[in-house]
Amino acid sequence: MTTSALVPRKKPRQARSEATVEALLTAATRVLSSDGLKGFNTNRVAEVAGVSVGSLYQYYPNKAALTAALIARTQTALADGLEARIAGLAGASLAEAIADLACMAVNQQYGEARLAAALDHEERHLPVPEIAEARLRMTAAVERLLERHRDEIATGLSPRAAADCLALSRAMVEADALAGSEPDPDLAARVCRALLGYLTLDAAAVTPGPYAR
Amino acid sequence: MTTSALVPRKKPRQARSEATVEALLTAATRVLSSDGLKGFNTNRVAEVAGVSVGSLYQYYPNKAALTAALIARTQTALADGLEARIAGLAGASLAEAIADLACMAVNQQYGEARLAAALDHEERHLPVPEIAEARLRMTAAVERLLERHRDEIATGLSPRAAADCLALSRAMVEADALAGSEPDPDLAARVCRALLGYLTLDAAAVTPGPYAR
Amino acid sequence: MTTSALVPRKKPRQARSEATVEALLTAATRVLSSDGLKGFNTNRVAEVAGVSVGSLYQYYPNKAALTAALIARTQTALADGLEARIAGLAGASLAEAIADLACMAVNQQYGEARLAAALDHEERHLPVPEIAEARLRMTAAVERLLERHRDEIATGLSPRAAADCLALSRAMVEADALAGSEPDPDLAARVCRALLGYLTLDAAAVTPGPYAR
Amino acid sequence: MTTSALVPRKKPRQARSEATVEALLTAATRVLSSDGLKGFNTNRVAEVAGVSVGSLYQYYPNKAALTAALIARTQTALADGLEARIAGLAGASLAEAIADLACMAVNQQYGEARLAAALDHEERHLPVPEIAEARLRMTAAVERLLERHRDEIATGLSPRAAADCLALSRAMVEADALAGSEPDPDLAARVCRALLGYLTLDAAAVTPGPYAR
DNA sequence: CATGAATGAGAATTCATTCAT
DNA sequence: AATGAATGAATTCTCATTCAT
Repeated sequence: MTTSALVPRKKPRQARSEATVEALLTAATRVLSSDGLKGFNTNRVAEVAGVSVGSLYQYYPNKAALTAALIARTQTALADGLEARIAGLAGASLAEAIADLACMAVNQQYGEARLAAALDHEERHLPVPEIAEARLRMTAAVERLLERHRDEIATGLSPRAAADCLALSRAMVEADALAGSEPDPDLAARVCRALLGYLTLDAAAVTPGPYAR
Repeated sequence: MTTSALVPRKKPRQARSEATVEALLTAATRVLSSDGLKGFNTNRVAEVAGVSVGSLYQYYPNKAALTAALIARTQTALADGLEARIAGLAGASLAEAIADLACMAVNQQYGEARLAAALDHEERHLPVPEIAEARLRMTAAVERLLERHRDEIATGLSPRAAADCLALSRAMVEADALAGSEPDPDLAARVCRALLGYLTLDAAAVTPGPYAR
Repeated sequence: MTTSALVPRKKPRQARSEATVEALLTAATRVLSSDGLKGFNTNRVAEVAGVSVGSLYQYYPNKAALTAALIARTQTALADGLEARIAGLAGASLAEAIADLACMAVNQQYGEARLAAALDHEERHLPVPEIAEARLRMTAAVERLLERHRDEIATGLSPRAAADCLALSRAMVEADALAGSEPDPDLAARVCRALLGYLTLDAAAVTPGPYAR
Repeated sequence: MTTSALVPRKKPRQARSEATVEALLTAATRVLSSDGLKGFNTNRVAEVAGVSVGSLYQYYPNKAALTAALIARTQTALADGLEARIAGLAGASLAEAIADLACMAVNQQYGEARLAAALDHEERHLPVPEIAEARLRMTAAVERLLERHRDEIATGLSPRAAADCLALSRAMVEADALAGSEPDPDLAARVCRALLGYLTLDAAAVTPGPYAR
């Protein structure tokens, strides 16, 4: 089926169309944030967006495509932000840079943790190129940062260190956001500690024996 | 409605019943692991369990209750394992203990990552007391471990350090398990590094400046 | 199917059996009175009766048979009461007799109006000989009463007059019981008026013209 | 849940919608009349209406809401008819008026007795405002009629006389319709007698003694 | 006989998707 | 293009009935 692809049906060319697409994506975010996957259905999204379901299907061939677009947008924005931030940290020390990133993670993700958690699960199933691309851009950006401070960080880091940094900060922020109602004022410091610790720990400390079963 | 509670409908009294409940829970695990939330419906679970839907509803008043039972069981087993492991690490050094825990995290979660990811999302919405309880027991166990090695770890750790350790190792394992098809042989080492780094980093390194918004 | 008959499967011969049957019928009454047809199912009745469903099916081949037995019992008791009452009214005047019957209707039916209303609907579908029999006995009893007072009541009464009396008093009591929460202290008087009026109205008044469509 | 209300989900705006709603209500009536509560299920109603179940749920959030709509419509129509009839009886004598009403009751209810009996039972459980309203309008209309003929009817009538008239005629017609296969040609006359008798009986006759328990 | 676990057809309800207007 | 009514397969859940213990 042509219909089962995840790509949006058509690029909106007119202003009205763009507004519709924007409304749909915003509505999808709202619904997902407030009701979770349970209440996330196309009729509801269209209703919240103030358009008809028919219009939704004008732009997205199916529900998965809408979800994919939402994820793509979120991830792309995240990647954009991260790239910009890291580019702007050219002269900073490692500690400063990490602190800045931790702070950014908290600010960017805390508010959308619920949305992120909902999308999290979907991400696995949807082969959206933008997601992979965003992920790549993000790890690449972090890798550039690590490269810059090559001499301040531990030797023998896994090639997956950048990915670990991202996963780790994301997880901590999300856990905090979803657990308590009150944000912990020390959250950024905790993330910072985890990142710095991970990056600077002396290699010798890590392997005291075989990781046998 | 009595029916909307999450508590199991009745305790199995005969041997046959216990077998049925066991079969249901096992089947639920299998379905969730292999097909994710998408294929997780009561008819399917009953079918895989080799019983009729009616039997499922004999023990669980609704689908959510089944899910809750599954989560409760998984989390309780996790807590049990962690407590036992930490109790058995009485004489070990911090590095050894952490290595052991990292290893445990990998072994426990890797196989069931898909299941965990699926349940993850449900956990937010279902008020299952066992989850909170298991979480408490797990953080308490880790806190006992940290207390034991009080002099080896950094001063000024957040009271949430134990929870952070758990969140962090869980996230790293899950990310790895869901991302690549091949398990990274260094995964345990990476987790170990993250934990040790987080726990032993010198406090002075963490706060180089204000975490401005 | 032998199984689809409405007759009880077997007469209880032992004391225990009789107790079980009694418990079932009582439970059925309770369930029907409190929850209406909606909550009236065999599992629930058995549970309330404190026996197993299996036992229920030991005595009644199916749900309809249980319902039929309940109706039969209720109607038979009603017929018994009415016959006795009318027999005891041998020397009374018409007005006295009617007043007495109205009073009896109120007392007997008011408490069980909810039950009666629920059973009402079932009665139509179940060919239970006891129902027809009880109805016959009741109309016959009323007819005997009317016969006694032949000279006090109107001439030209329909042969269905007795049935009308019964339907009429039943309906008035039921309507009152189900409508308001408070029983109207004048209910018996109203029923009495309706009965006496119906029975004594001068025939000439009734037919002022053709009952054309 | 929004879903558990009894109010229709949305008003039909297009002509097509109105036709669907009409078809549903008609089908519901037909099913209920022919099969009773037993065969009254949403799939069946939709099928008979010639639409899909989905359409049914487009307009009614649940089965109860459909039932409520049906009751509301029936009762409202009844009230409308009664009001019009009574208004049209301005110049008639009491006997004529009553005869007319008895006749109306027979005509209206006889055909739909089965429907009415089925709905009867549901009415108790569903808080449909239209029922109360219709009942009020009907008793008010009858009261206007009684008022008109104040001097022809008995003094000391209960304030519930109007309600009694309605209950009484309804019950008699229903009993007749559901009992015999053949409609009694004298039914209207019997109802008429009951009503006139009730209304004109001399007060002195009613209370020959105390209505002891 | 009693028990209560198991059955499974059937009923209620949802929601992704289509298509006539 | 937009609309929103209609569709119906898929899903949750119920309950009369059976039968092994």
